[in-house]
Amino acid sequence: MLTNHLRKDLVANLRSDAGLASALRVSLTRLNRRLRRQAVGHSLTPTQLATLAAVERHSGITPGELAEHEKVQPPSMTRVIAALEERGLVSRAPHPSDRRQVTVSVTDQGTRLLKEERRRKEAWLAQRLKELTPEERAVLRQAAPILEKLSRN
Amino acid sequence: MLTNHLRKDLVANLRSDAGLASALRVSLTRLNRRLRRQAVGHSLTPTQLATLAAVERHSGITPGELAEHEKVQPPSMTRVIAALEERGLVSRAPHPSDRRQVTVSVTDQGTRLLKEERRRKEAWLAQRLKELTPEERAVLRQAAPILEKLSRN
DNA sequence: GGTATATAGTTAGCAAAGGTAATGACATAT
DNA sequence: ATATGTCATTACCTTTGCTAACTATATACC
Repeated sequence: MLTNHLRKDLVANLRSDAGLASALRVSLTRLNRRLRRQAVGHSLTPTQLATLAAVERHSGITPGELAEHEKVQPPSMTRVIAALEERGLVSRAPHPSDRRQVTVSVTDQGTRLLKEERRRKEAWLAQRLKELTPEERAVLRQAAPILEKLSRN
Repeated sequence: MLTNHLRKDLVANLRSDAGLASALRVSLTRLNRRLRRQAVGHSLTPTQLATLAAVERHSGITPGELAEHEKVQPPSMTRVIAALEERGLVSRAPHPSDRRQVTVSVTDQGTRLLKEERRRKEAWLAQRLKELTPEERAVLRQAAPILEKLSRN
């Protein structure tokens, strides 16, 4: 009964653009909270994991670039990197040309953890996706890049 | 250049279902962080706002139900309700039949704030949506109920 | 060349928001 | 009547973000 009310509100509002913004915001917030909970008990927080993945993809990236990439302030990124380094998942090295800067790279251990973590990190979401119809999945497949775009500046 | 890499990764991965889960998770996390930042300076946090809206929709709801609805643990909800009550936006009353429980209702002031807040609460997202193509918006319009569904149990 | 300004990363201190464990009051089952 | 269960709350801790301030280095300008 609770959910039915919500459902109706959502559908009704969706016709307008403001309604779309509203519905999206609510859904995003709740889904994210849900996702976050899945990380409990796992080894890394979502932000640490995302950062580690970004470091893997862009080896030699600087903290500043990482901060921008993850939409976080530099001090926050410093802490994330420190936590990852402490666990031996990434390593810091001086920047070749600019001694103010630092480069960050993933270690073997980081790569391994990433691989291992990746398998189970989407377990919950993948399971939920499996419960959708192929059409619904197709919609999300189209939506993912757009959501990604929205998060960019 | 950084974003281009990301773009490519996303698109490449999206073909598989596991890739969809992965891409969605990353996008959702980042977008949410973005959204959260927009709330700074506003009067209520996203969770408080969502809770207030839920209370408005389901007048007389109990803290436990609210916690479940917002996917939060009961103690967290207690705090959210306390914050809202302190601002005079909701009120607590004894449950009619079960004296362990409590009912929560929105006050006039809460309704007013909700209306006011709603106007500007999606400003950022709405602005971003405006920058999308009509086709992209159409995709999100389809996606919103599916994301909502995913966040339910 | 030397001084001023800008930039990258970090450190320090703070706040928000969530979680678990424990508690108290009440309800329910045996 | 007693034991167990449930709801809300309290107490305490953790995580993770922020801003402001600091240090080291780079760059611009005179």
